[in-house]
Amino acid sequence: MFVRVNAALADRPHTLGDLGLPSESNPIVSLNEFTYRKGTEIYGEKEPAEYVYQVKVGAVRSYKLLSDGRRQIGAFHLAGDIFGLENGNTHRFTAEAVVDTTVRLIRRQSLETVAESDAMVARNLLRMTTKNLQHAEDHMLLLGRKTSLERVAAFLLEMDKRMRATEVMALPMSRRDIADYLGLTLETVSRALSRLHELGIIGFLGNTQRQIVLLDRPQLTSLDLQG
Amino acid sequence: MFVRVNAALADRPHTLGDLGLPSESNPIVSLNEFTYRKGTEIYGEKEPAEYVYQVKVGAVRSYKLLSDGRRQIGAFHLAGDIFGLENGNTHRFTAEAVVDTTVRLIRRQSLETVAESDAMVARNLLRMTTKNLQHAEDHMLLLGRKTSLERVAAFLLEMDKRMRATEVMALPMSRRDIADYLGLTLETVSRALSRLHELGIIGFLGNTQRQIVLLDRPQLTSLDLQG
DNA sequence: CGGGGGCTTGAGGCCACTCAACGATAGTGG
DNA sequence: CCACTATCGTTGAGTGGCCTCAAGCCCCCG
Repeated sequence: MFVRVNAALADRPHTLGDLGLPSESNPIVSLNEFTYRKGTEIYGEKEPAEYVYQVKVGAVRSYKLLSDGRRQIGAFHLAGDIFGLENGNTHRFTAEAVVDTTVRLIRRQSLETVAESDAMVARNLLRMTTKNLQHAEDHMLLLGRKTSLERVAAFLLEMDKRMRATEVMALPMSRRDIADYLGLTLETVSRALSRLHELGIIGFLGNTQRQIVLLDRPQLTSLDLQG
Repeated sequence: MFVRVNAALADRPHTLGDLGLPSESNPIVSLNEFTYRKGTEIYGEKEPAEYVYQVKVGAVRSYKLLSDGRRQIGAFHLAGDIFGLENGNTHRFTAEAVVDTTVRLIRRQSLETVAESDAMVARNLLRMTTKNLQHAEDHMLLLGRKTSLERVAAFLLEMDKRMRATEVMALPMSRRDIADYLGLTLETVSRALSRLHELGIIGFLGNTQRQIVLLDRPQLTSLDLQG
């Protein structure tokens, strides 16, 4: 199932070396691991940001809530992704495990200490923040101006690009999660997926509805209007 | 009018010193000024990013377009704000002067050179990028989950906070700009403002409809659901 | 004074939401 | 092994909030 796919992904040489840290067993920066069960909170919005995280296996959602329960997911973090990098003292999102998820942790404090002396680490910090910013900027366009079908098409293409699972894409998240990411309801997401299925653009595999095959990528791309 | 208000704002000790540069007349970094007429483009999306800008007087909008013309404004830049800080080689937005606008410019190249050696400049670069990210994250919540009235209320509070013009708030941008910032149509924005007026929450001044008084800030705040 | 841009307001339509029913699946405990 | 339940997803019917289209006002500016 999805676990196998994600495990394959985790085999990529993705370590916190992305931050420019010398190696996996760095004496300065402690690299602990922790596993969160499906649905559990990793940290809450406005909590002090003590750690920075990297997904080893699994998936994480970062979201904000309005007081009446409306939820906006800002990003999904998949294997290899680093999250919780706030550069303020508190987290700006709540982070939860979408499925059983193993993460690596670094103390934010030690990371900042290293960044202070190491220009390359500092540069990578900026590069990653910029990447997050770019994603948020693109997502604003989606949330502000795209139709439901365009949003779902964009979502599938994004996930396909990021998971790079050959052939079958095994989504870890529910329709509700997708909806809250795209600013829609779960019914609208379901209808859009059904429509893409009818049109022969995507296919479903197995009896869980989370395994998707992109049958007609050009068609999907044309639905996702970019610039 | 708005010019007077903005001029007052520009008097604040806001210089590119915000980036940690030694002083206004820095020998390394050239600080030129330039004035753009209302409606003219400062740079285009995907153009190489040669300069970073700071608004001296006026206002700027940064936006993305879909191929069919739908527009999403990602941010307004007011007096003192720095924009065009892309940290890639190309701009990710198009920037236009909302009104006649004077900006200061620095060559991105020289800025990066300074950042390379000066840790404080590098840190400020990261801090500013993080601030932009935070704004984008909050805006995703607005675009994905808030009602039209909530969006307009949030907009007025944001502008009030940023312009800090005592008593009267003189918006430089049109209803269409506001709409494209909030992911609405100009008619919906107009109706929401009329509604806030009826409710006695805001007042209009003069015969232009861009001078607004916040009569009941608590009420407005309660309309803008936060976390 | 004529023209045009910006804003408001009304009428009607549509896309996404709400509410609801139903099937399928997985996990639980008798 | 089989109810029993909870969760997830799909689909339908109807509603509603925002969009579309249109008219009209006001002000500014040439």
